This record gives sequence, C-alpha cells and structure tokens, in this order.
Amino acid sequence: MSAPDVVITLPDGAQKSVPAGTTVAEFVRTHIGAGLAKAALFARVDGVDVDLARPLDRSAQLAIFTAKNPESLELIRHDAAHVVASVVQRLFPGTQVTIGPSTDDGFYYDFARDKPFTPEDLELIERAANEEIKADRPFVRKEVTKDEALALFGGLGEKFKLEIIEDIFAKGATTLTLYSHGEWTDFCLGPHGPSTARVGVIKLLSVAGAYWRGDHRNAQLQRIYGTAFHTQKDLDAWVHQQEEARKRDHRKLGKELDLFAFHPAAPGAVFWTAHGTMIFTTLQYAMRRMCLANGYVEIKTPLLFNKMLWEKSGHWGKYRENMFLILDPEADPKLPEEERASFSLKPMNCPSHHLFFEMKRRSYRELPLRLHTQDVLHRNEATGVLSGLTRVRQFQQDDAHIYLMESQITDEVKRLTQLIAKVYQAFGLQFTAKFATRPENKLGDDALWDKAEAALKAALEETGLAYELKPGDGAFYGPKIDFDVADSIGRKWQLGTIQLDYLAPERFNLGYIGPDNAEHRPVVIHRAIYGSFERFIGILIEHFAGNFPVWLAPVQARLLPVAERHHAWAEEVQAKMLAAGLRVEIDRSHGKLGAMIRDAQLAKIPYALVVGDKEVEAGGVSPRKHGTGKEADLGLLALDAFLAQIGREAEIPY
RNA sequence: GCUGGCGUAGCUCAACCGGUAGAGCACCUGACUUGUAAUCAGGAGGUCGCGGGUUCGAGUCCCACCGCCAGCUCCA
Repeated sequence: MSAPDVVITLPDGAQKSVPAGTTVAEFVRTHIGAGLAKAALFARVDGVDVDLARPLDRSAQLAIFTAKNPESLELIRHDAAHVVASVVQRLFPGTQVTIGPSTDDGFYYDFARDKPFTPEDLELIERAANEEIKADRPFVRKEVTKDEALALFGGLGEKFKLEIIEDIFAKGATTLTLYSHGEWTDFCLGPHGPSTARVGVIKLLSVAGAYWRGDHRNAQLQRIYGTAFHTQKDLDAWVHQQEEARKRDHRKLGKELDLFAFHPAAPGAVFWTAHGTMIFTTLQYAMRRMCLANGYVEIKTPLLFNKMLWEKSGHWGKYRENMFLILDPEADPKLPEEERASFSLKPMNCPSHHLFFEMKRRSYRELPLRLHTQDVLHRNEATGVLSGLTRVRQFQQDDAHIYLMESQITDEVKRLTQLIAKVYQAFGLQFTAKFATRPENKLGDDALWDKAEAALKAALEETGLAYELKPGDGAFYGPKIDFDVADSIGRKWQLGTIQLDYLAPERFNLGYIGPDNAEHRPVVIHRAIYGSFERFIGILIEHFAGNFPVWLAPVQARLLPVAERHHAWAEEVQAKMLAAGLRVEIDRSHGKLGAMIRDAQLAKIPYALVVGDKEVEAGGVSPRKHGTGKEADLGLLALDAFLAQIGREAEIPY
C-alpha cells in the first residue's frame, strides 16, 4: 500500500508532492539536487529544526541549511560538544557527563570527575576529538520511553543524566530523543548533522569550574570550553580576531597608555594616573552639566553610616555580605562580626538620599525631585569576581534618585531612556535593554512588587525600546531596566539602570504634601547612566581601542619642535592653546622628528603638531591626525584655523 | 567564595634535568640639531610576589599566604 502524498513548499515558493514518510535527505536528493543533498546539514520544517533523516509525514514548509548558513555553526558546535564528551569518556573512564550546549561562539561540556583536567589533558582530548571527526561516524537519532532511558543511563552509572531525565518527564514529555555516534549516546532535542565529519574542526579553549545547575551549593563540575568551525581557515580567522580583540583589552591599554593601575595593597580599588583622572573628571563634568540641564540637583552625602541606617533600608539583612563593616573597638571580640559592627561604608547612595529627602517637609510642587550624586561607594565583592575596571570594590556611580508621584512614572522613565540613549549614542555604544523582575532574595510583599513591575513595564513599553526579559534579576528593593554594553571580547556588562522602588518610601516613611493639603507617599526611581565611572571608562577604552575622541583624550595635542630653535614658537602655541582650555604638551626630547611622531602615535594623541622653520615663519602649525598613512598629515595650517578646528572637536557632545 | 592557570627589572619577555639572573624598550649621561612611525655610544636598574620547607646548593621542587587571569556563583 503506497503512502498518501504530502506537499512540500520550498523557500522560493516551489511546491513538490512526495509520498509521506520520505526523509528530508531523500527529498533533497531526488527533488532538489545532488549538490545540495551533499552540502545539507539540517532542515527547518515549518519553523522547527530537524535532522536530514527525519521523515516528511505531512505537508510543510521546508528549508535546507548548509555550511553557508550562519545558523549551521550552532549545529556543528552542538555536534562538537557530543564528540568531545564521547572522547572524554573514552580517555578518562569514570567521568560522568552532564550537559553540553553551544554558546555564542563555541560550546562547553560539563563533566563530573575527581581529578582535574590539565592543559595537557585538553590537548589530548582535542586531538582525539578531531580524530573522531575524521572517523566520520553518523549521528543516529532514536526515541525511547522513560523506562528505557532510565535503564540505559542508569546502567552507565550517569547520576546527573538520571536527574535530568526525571525532570524532562516530570515536565510532561512522553519520549526522550537519543543521539548516538559510534558507541556513544547522549540525549538532546537535536538536531544534529549527518555525521561527525561534518563538524569540521574542533579547538578546545579552557577548562573551568562550574556548579551543577548553576547553584554554588551543588557539586562543582569541570567545564571544558571549546569551539568548532567548518574549516581550519575559518578557525584561524577567528583565532586571529580574538587576538586582535585582546589588544583592545582595557587592562592592557590602561598600562600602555598610563591611565590607571592597581596595587595588591588595595585589591579592586583603582589608582588613577593624571591621564586617567582627566578622562574621569571630564566624564564627571559632562554628566553634571547634562543633569543640571535636565532638572537635577547635585548633592553630596556621607560615606560612612551608622548601621541603624542599613537596618532601616534593609541592606543589613539583604546586602551585608557586600558591605565593609567598621567594628566597634569596645565590642566583645567573641561576638560575630556583624554584631560588633557599628558603622559601614556605603555600598549605595539610596538610603542617604532618602534621609536627605525626609530632612524637611516636601511639597508636590518639588516633584519630581531629582537628586544626583557621584559619591564614592564600597562593595566587598568576592575576590574571584574582581576584574580590571569592570568589576571593582571602590567606585563612583553617576547616581540619581528621583522622588515622584505615581502619575509621573511613565513620563520620567521615557525621559530617562531617551537620556541614556542620547549618551550612549554620543559614544557610538551599542546597547541592549533588559527588564528584570523580583528576585528570590527580595524585600516587600508581592502586591507591592506586582504594582512596581506593572508600572515599570508599562513605562518601558511606552518607549518602544526592544528589551529582553530577565525574571528574578531585579534588585532586592524593586524591578529594573538594565542597559548592557559588550566589552572587546564579547562579555556583556551592565552600565545604565532604571529601578523602580515603592518599598523604600514605606521603610523611610517618606511623604510629601499634595495639592489636597494631605500627606502622600512618593515613589522612587533609582537610576544611573554611565553605571559606574570605573566600568564605563573600561568599556570606553575598549570601544575606542584607546583612541579617544578629542573632547575626552587626556592629552589632546602634542607639539613636536623639529629643532631646539623652534621651542620658543612651540611654547607660544602651547600658551595660546592652554588659554583656550585645551590639553597640550611639548615633546622636548632630542629625538628626530620621525621618533617624536612615532611616540605621539603610540600614545594615541589625537593631534601631533609639527613646528619647524616653515611653521615659525608662517605663524602656524602642521597638524598630523592620529592614524596611519599620508592622509594623516594635514599640512601647514594657520594657528587660528587649527584652533577653530580642534576647539569644535573638544566640545562635549551631550 | 569555588575550580584551574599564572606571578623574574618600570614594560614585554628569556634563563636546559636544581648549579654565579639575561635581552629589548623605557630611564640617566654624553655626542648628534634633525621635516612625518624608532640616531649613536655608555651607564644605572632585581629580596625572581611574600613566608616557610626539602637540598651541599632553589627563580626552578614541596606547603601555606597574597595578588592577577579564565570560568562558575554574585553584580554597576
């Protein structure tokens, strides 16, 4: 009895009729062509990714993916994770497998093994994995029942797999999909490529600890990171690109350009050099100016507070681990530290702003009251998370707390997102927005959270900004919108944030007198645009690769006198530029011009100004823009003309 | 905090199987007075992260601590 026909629609609209049950591979071979049949890696049937061996059992839209489609990288990396896990279990018997997904630019696989994998082990595994690829073993798909799955992985002694199987069936699955290549079997949703040979080439990158199910109370596993590409050439190109990205690393550039330093005596706290400080204070000034232009006032509050404040704000209960405590010398040394503590350095500005708000009677006419602060904060971060400027223990935020009426929330959030977008665009930074809801470790009842989340979400949607949902990622006092920017090696960092807080006004018993002459409770928005100056500068260093725009460059121009007789004119030019508020220095070394140019280039100074006989005679300078090639040399310019040009570039763009 | 790796001159990096710590750049001195990415010569610079141990002898091997790097947990 022949199967009924099904109609397959291709992306170009063409339709083919084939007997139901024809596999995708057969279909491609007979109805499209041998070339594509050979190149195909997986298929998409009605939007669902499937293996080529899948039968077409109903009429559907069909698209075929090959190595030319970017989507296929994710597939071969998932294949690669299976290949790596199979050779690890062969080379290191007794190792248990857990999970192994693909990531943005590779994959990882988490293993449970008593002994750590050494770098030498990784080499061994990588070699064996690439041999497994060459062995060209087909990926075979099979569906089994829960009992079959439990029997299979139970027989192999895979405890973690058994746990996952229980979960999958508890969530309502009726079967489990197995994928085997050679003797080795794992389960996953798939799809996989036709065979291991199609993976291309695998490179293992590192081994690191990871917790089972991401919970630090669970067993620690060993995570092997790797990546895979269709060809060695693609892999080489990626490796080269990674090396280039590492040259932008702010920790490296910070040293080379002499912007900041760290000392073991103060881990996680920055020493800013004269150059770094210039960037820092320029950003501070720019933000102050913008805040003043947008209805904020700047205030300063104490750094050190009695713990009574933190008890009131809730930080004592929810955030104490991250706070630097000052112990009372009189207290009984046998008591635990938190009981001996009398004061703490502030980890956030909000509680002190709330105190400031309640220091006097407030009127509805003052709202929204926007308090801006750039005070120093301290957070006792775990040693392992410190990282250059992006994660520190002492930092300053461009922080603000906005006290307003509920009816003003939408408008204020819209204004804020516009402000944030404006600042990021001035730097050319690409950002993504995330909406984070109540965390497990939260303060306040669900009714308050429902209200805060709904209000913030409604305001966010009014702005029309695309956003990602992050359930459980909110602050302990309220939901938030975070703005993330990626660093040079693709790690995402949170910079700006908008947080809605109904709770603090309750805890601090904040009130304002409304038009009805009655007392009302305000709402608070916590917000930062740069996030922290430290992290923001770290991101900027990488974003610009150290080539700061003129307005932000620590040194905006360097004068290069060709010979000693030109120093007098160089000094005159410098005096004029300094008077115009520009940052300019003179190279007094006795090098050749070529050497001075090279030094200025390496220091990434926006303008090198050559002054020699011609310039002295003409009363001008010959600027050379930072960069390479002939176009960098701007030729002889009258001093006024150059001052006008650099003056425009020195203006703050927001 | 956890897992793994690393720590030699201001910077970048050498130093074999345990046997007297070295280079380039930067710095200082002198000569050169220079036109768009490196002038030449000389000099100075080290508690090999810190502390213990093994050894006739430790930068090298072992232990503990500090810091840094990657990842995890956590976060601006």
